[in-house]
Amino acid sequence: MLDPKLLRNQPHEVAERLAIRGFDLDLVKLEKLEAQRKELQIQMQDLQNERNQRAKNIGQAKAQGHDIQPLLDEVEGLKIKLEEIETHFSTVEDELNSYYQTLPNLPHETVPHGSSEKDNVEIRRWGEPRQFNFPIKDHVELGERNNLMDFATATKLTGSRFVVLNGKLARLHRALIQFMLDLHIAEHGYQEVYVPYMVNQASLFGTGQLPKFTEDLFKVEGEQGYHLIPTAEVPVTNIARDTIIEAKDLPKKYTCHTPCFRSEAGSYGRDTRGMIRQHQFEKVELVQFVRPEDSYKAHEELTKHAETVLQKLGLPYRVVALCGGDIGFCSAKTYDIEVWLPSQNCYREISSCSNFETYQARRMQARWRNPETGKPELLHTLNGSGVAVGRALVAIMENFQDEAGQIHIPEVLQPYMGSSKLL
RNA sequence: GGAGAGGUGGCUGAGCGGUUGAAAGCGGCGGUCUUGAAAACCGUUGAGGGGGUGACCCCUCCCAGGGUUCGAAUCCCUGCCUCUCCGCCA
Repeated sequence: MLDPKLLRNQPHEVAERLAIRGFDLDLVKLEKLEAQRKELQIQMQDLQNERNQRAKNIGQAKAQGHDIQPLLDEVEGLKIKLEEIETHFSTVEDELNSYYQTLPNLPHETVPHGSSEKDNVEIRRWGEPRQFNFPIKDHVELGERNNLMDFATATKLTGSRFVVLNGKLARLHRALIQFMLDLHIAEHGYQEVYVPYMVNQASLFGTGQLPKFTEDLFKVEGEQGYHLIPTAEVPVTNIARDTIIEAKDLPKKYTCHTPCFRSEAGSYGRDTRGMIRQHQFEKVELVQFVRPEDSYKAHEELTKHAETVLQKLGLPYRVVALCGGDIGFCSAKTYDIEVWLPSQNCYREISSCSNFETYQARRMQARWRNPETGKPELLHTLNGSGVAVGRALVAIMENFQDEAGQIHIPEVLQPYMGSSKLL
C-alpha cells in the first residue's frame, strides 16, 4: 500500500509517478473521499470525547453518592447519534481503503519508461550462447529419451501443465535445489527456512496477491480460506508481518525452497509445450528485510546472488530492467534474469528480483526499530528467485545436449549426482 | 476426536464495570559513580491515528468480531490461537 499521508499531501506527484506505469490515479474520487473522511472523523472524535467526559462525570458523581439520574437523562440520545456517525465514517473509510488497495507501488526513479515488455532495458549479458553443429532438440524431445520426462502420465494423474520426471532427471532436478540452497547459505549469507505451502488470507494480503490477484491462486476447500502458495515469497516475507525487528538484526536474509502453485489463468495457449509454464513448479527463493537506506544496494546484491547460480552452472543469461509498464503491481523496481534457451533461440525469464520498498511492509506492518528515532519504522522488503528450478532444468538440458541426445551435467552438480557426468 | 486452562505493552506478569493506556519485574534509552566496564542508584520508556502555524488538544487499540451499559481489559455470545491430560497417528 502507498503511504496515505503522501496521497493526501502530494496527490499530483503520486499521480505523475503512477502514470509512468500507465496507471491513472482518480484524483477527483480521492479528494472527495478524503474530504468526507476528514469531516466525519472530526465529528466522530468530538462525540467520542463528549461521551468519555460524561461517563467519567457520572462515575465520579456516583462515587460521591450523588443522584446520577439527571446526568443519565442528559446523555440520552448521544449514543445513537454517535453510532450513526461511526457507521457513516467506517463506510467512507472502507471505500477509501478499497481504493488504496487498487493502487500499485510507485516506480523508482531509475525505472525505464515504457508500456510493455518491448521497452525493457538490457543491463548486461553473461556467457555466449553456444553454436551447435548438429540439429538441436528441445527439452521435451530430450526428455522423451529413456522416458525421463513424462507429460502423458502427469496428465493422467492430474491434468495439463503438470509433469512426471523419472530416474536421473528427477535426481538432477533435486540436485539443482540442493546446489542452489547450499550456494546461498554458504556463500551469500542466507538463512534457510522451511515454511507452510498453504497460507491464510492475511499473508496473501501482506505480499499483495490479495485482493487483486485471486484468480492466479489455487484455493483450498474449507472454511479457513487457505491458498496454495504461488511463491515462497508469501510465507517467507510474512515472517516479518506484525513484528518489530531490532536494528542489529538487519539485514535479514532468508532462502527457501518450496513448490509453487499457479493457476495460470489468462495464459491459455502460452508455453503449452514442455515444462516452461506449469501449475506446480519448484523454486529457491531469496528474501531480504533491510533498512530503507540500504534497499537499492541490497537489490543489486540479491540480483547478483541469483546470477551466480547461472554462472556456476555455465548458463548464458542477460539481466533486464523492467520498464514502468511491465513492472509488477507491488514492485518499485525489478530486474528479470533471462536464461538462454537454444530451442527458442531467445532469453527466457528464470528469475525476477524486486525491491518493494515499504509497499509490502505497510500492508503487513513489518517494521524495525530505528535507533536514531527510537521509533518503529517500516522496513524495506525484497525478493528474487534464486532461481526457478524447473526452468533451470530445461536450460541445462537444452544448452548441454550433445548430438546423441545425451545431457552433460554441469560440474557443480556432479557431486549431487553420484559423480555422474552424463544423463 | 474427548476433557480442562488460558490469550494484557519488546518479554514475563498484576488488574472489585468508573482518572487503568494499564501495577510490578526484565529488557531498552539517558544520567550519577568508574581510568573503562560491570554492579548499584536516579530518571525515562507501548502502538496507530486525527486536529492545530505552534505551545498543545483529542480519538482508537489489553487475540478478532459482535452484544450488554451512561461507562468494558474487566460481564455475555461467536470465532481464531496457545497450553495441559486422554485417545489416534506420518
